[in-house]
Amino acid sequence: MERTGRPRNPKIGDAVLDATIDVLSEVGYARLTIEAVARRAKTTKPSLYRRWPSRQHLVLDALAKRFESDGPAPDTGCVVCDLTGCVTLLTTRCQCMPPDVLASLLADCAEQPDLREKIVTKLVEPPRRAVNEALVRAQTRGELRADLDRALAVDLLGALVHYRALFHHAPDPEAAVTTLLRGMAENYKGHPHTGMTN
Amino acid sequence: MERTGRPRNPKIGDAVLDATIDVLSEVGYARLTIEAVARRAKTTKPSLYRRWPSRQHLVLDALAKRFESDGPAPDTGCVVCDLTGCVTLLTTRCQCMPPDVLASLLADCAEQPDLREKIVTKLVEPPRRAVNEALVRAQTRGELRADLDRALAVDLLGALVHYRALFHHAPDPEAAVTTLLRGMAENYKGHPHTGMTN
Amino acid sequence: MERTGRPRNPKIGDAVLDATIDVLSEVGYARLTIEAVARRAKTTKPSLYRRWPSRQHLVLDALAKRFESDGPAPDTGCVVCDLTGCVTLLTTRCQCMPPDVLASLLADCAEQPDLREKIVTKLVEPPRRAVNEALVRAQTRGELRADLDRALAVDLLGALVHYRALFHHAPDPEAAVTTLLRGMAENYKGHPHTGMTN
Amino acid sequence: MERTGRPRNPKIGDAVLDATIDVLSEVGYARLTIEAVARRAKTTKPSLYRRWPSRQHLVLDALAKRFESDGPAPDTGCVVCDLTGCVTLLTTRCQCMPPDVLASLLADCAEQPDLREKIVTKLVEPPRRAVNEALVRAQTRGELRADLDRALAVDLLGALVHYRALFHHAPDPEAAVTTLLRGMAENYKGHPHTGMTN
DNA sequence: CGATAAGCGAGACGGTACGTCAAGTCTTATA
DNA sequence: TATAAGACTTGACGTACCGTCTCGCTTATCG
Repeated sequence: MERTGRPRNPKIGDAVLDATIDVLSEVGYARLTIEAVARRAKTTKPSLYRRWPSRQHLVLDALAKRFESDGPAPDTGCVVCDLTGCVTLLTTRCQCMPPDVLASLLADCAEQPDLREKIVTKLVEPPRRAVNEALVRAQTRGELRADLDRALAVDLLGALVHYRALFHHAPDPEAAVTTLLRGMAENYKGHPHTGMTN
Repeated sequence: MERTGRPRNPKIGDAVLDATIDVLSEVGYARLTIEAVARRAKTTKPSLYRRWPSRQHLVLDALAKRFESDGPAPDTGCVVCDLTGCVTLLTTRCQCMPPDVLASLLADCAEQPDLREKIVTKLVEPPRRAVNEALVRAQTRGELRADLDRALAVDLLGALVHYRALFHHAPDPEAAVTTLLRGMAENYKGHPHTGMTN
Repeated sequence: MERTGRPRNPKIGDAVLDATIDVLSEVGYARLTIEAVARRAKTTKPSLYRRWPSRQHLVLDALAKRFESDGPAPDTGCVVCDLTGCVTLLTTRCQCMPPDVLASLLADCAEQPDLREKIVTKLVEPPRRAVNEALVRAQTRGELRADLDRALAVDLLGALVHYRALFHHAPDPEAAVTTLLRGMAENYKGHPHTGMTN
Repeated sequence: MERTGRPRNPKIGDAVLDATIDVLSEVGYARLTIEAVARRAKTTKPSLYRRWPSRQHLVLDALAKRFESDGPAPDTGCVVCDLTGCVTLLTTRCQCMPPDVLASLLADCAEQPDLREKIVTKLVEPPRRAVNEALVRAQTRGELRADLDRALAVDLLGALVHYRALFHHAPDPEAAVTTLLRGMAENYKGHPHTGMTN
């Protein structure tokens, strides 16, 4: 006796997640209301509350769905190109809606550790992992020194993107990457495509 | 004449700003309500709306008041110490209340450029200026190269603090500063206090 | 071939009717919900709607079942005893649950003549018929005059019981009957058991 | 500090009470919703809940307002005319809306003694008092015997009206009164206007 | 000094949204 | 075909705040 009762209509869940992204884009996190989402998804509050216990859970899932459609990070064989792709992706994410829904969401979940962890797992870690893997590949190829502080690089790249998104001036992706790598001078051996050297 | 009628009771404004900080600390930006602030300040909504046209303006002023009590940034004659002080201050600010009210506030003001600018002017620029001045002093003293990219350093330091605050793991101030400066290797000439060299 | 497929479980119908009486007794007609009845009968809403098209029909059947278990009205050979029995029965019915479910039910069926008629036929007429028959027997026995206005007597007795039930003070059955009959003085020839005369 | 704050707009209360009567007349007590009343009164639920704590209180006040506009019972110097007036009034009240809102209301207040008492005081007692006073006057004038059981007469008249209202056949007022008084034969000395005798 | 203007607390105003409950219907898998 | 289970749309529940307004009152400044 496991799967009894009328099954959920999967279209509703999808429509609600899409509607959530729409509403977020229009009014931002603080002004997103469940009623507005339900209206736009052409469904009702109870159907919505059946699936997500709170606004926070809803927004989390909506962002996760949105982001998973981004596809995998590039693997071009060139560290600058790979990282540039990651930054472009991150920047797009941060700007696809009133800036930094993620920060508002995290702030709003301050008292709910379970939820925070889910957010980190589903939204924050994947792009960080992509950056880290690009760095590992570059080290394997010998493009970067083996002792480069990858954790710091990952943090700095992510931080820069979020920080600038807050103030509406996105970093130019390639410039950000090369500047960062040049800034971490001793770890970088040079960019094979442009002939740039340290 | 200009100022007729009963003058405002200055105690009310102060009490409201303090109450705002309290409420922010307890429930965060998204759940802060004007009524709760008025209740806690033992006053009423109209008295509050007389002074601030919106929740956003109120929070802005509350944070500004809170931060101006921090006093000036240190000027110790040592760049690592100065920057460490700036980072400590920034970190404390970001953690003194449900993390990164600033990000929520900025996100909530996306559509109000005037307000955003005020926020930047009153909350964001001062600590950035402090960091920049510490760097200028270091350059003047010869501690740092004259061609150091100060704008990048300021961004990276601020970004790192905000980014880590979002995830509740504050950077160790001195480690963050020295790592950053070391990461920008060519610009740094060495730390006089610890004898550390590049 | 008429009855194909799985037959109805007759226990469910009974359990639902009993549950309906329970819920009526606890929260009254206005607050009776189908879900509560289904829960208490340990069945589900669809099973309930398969049997009764509406709350009104359900309550009607529940009351009818409850009342038919009362058994027939007494036939003692004495008009006062017979009518006292009728009044006792009626009073018990009116007080066995939050007072006068019948009135609420009738009020709620104002717009459904078919249903009203069913209610009258199944719930209202039987006890009136019993009163009428007791009067007929008394006339046959010569206890009451042949020209007594039986319709009026039936109305007055029923009205009194319902009216007082509304206000929680049940009439003392025998007193009500004797007073009424004495009030209709000219029709009454005396009570053989007590020797009371007009 | 008694009357502070913005005073209530008295028009709202009146409009709501009128709207309540309208809605009652259209859908009956069981289907009356607060939202429908608010809509029809062109106001909002909170304004309504500010004035009445529950549907029951609201309906009580609406009926009371409705009935107090009926004006005083007649005093014609003739018991049949006086009582006929009372019965006409009562019948009109019982039929001015889906039958016997009063019974539904009382049933719905079974568990709230305070409210029941208010209903009795404001809705039930006044017309009973009018009947009783008409009887007293008749006794004073010598129209009725001094030892007539007035309490019984009051009950029977009220009961008859309510009972018949339940079944949609109102008693003909004068017929009901004369029949009742004739039924209580020994107490009645004759109707001066029609020459009717016992 | 008395008029006037603005402040004050209190609380009602018309609203919107909350999160819940129940209505009556529909869709499964199982019996 | 009936069952239990439970999802579906709809709509009302009673509450919390929104941002505004009207009060009765107090407190300053100005004419």
